[in-house]
Amino acid sequence: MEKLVEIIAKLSLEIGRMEESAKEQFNFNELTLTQMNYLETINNLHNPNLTELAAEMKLTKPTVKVAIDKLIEKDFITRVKSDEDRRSAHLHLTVKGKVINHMHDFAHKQMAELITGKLDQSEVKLIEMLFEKVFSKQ
Amino acid sequence: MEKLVEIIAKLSLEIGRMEESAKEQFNFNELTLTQMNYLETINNLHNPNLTELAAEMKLTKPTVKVAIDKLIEKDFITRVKSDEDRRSAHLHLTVKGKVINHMHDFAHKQMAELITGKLDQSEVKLIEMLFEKVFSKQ
DNA sequence: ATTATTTGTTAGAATATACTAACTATATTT
DNA sequence: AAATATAGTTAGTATATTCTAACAAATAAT
Repeated sequence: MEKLVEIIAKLSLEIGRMEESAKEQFNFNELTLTQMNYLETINNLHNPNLTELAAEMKLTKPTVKVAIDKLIEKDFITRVKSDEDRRSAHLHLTVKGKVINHMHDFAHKQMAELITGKLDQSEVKLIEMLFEKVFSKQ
Repeated sequence: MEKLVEIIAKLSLEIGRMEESAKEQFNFNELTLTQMNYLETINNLHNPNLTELAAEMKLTKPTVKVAIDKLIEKDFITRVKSDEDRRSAHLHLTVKGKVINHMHDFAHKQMAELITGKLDQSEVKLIEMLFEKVFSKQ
């Protein structure tokens, strides 16, 4: 168990570093850490409305409104009016905003390459099988 | 390779979620995302001086100075005067500041528990061996 | 010894991030 | 139909985050 925790710590640190370097690669310097966090959360929630986003981030609606307006201004997200509820709108990432996903993909690919570079095919297969079991339902 | 990348993405997402929930557990609400980032970076650099910290974070020294002063005020870090260079001081996390490490540990332990809950002992051993190989030098 | 460089600081200003209070428009409940 | 609740907005304010410019003190280079 000790050893496993240590491995996860290393894995986490390494992926974190790769995400950092990917961020530089993708020239996301236009955004602050907080703004990046908004994009991440919108992405994770799959097009939330303002109320849902504020709840998830534990911020007030006016706070989120202001932040969102700036990100719309900068063309990272758009507001899409809801059909069910005419008061509401859903937040979508634009093509530009979706680049955060490419950024993640880039980091994950780098990590995958570190693994395939150190292990042979059968060992990689083994890792895949083991983690499929870890992530399986029930 | 495709499958491996997917697994790393899931792993990364899951660890991220656990870090998030750990953050709530540890009541780090006193700090902003940016301030948390300062603590993380100081921790990673092992007691940098102001110049090193500013360089790493790609911010100006006055910016970092202001941020550091607030974190010292709140008792998350301390300044320790350098012996080699009397102009300089090194930044250390206080006991309070070091809680970010417990936070990481907590998240990593949770992930380890997810794994040990889904796999039997021999499979866990296998994962440990495989990742030791991945993280081995050359 | 003088000059140049480096470390950290102060002051002042612009923008970002967050809040409360008060409001409009639409939906839901009674 | 009237009252209540919900989604989003606006205005005003406080604090956080960042910058440039200018400086003192210590160190390094000439």
